[in-house]
Amino acid sequence: MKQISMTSKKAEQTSLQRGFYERPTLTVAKELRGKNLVRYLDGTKLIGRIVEVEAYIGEDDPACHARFGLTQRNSVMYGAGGFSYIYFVYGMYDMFNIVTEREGFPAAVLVRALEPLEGIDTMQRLRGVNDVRNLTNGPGKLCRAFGLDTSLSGVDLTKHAGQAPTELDLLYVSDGDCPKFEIESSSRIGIKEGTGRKWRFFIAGNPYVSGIAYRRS
DNA sequence: GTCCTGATGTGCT
DNA sequence: GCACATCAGGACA
Repeated sequence: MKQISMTSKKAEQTSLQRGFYERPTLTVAKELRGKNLVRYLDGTKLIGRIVEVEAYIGEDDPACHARFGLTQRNSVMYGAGGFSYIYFVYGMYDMFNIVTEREGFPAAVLVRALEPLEGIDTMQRLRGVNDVRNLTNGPGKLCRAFGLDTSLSGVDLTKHAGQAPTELDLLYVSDGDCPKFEIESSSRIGIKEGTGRKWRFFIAGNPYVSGIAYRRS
């Protein structure tokens, strides 16, 4: 017996499964756009639509943290797909990535920008900013707005995959009901090597994409 | 609007 | 010792 409406409602609310992440990183990166990042923080539900990502793939990618091989910091990138990889840069900012591909191959997708959907007042408080367009339009900003830091690195985003989420779920990605959008890609931002790879993907024209100057490819 | 600079901690080649 | 997947604020137009 088919219950289309139930099925689609469930799809909106439940976590993506490991199989989604354990695929080629460029595929995962493109398909993550339009999905929802969900975070429970002190009993408050925060949701943001993923509108901009970048792919970092393997030891041969000169911009990837795995370029010098396995280290303590990047070890989670070598694990199974579907885990968080959060690191600290510039003495101030956390960066949120999602590990992709199978165990043993280091790769991840950096989430660079979100469109705030739910829990906006909490994001405003955490950021100390009221302008909704300026809450999560950058990798450092969205981590602050969602209360993400390195203590959440290595968390399994799929541990309740297929089940209805509860407030015990700290962090996961779900299917959204995102309207159709145009695909655009460009060079990655803030790196010096590997700029020839057009591995930044974003939703064309979305006002929550980071860095106005970079919106066009 | 643009460009430029300083702040700041961690991991490593 | 230095590079770093950044951001906010100031100067200027």
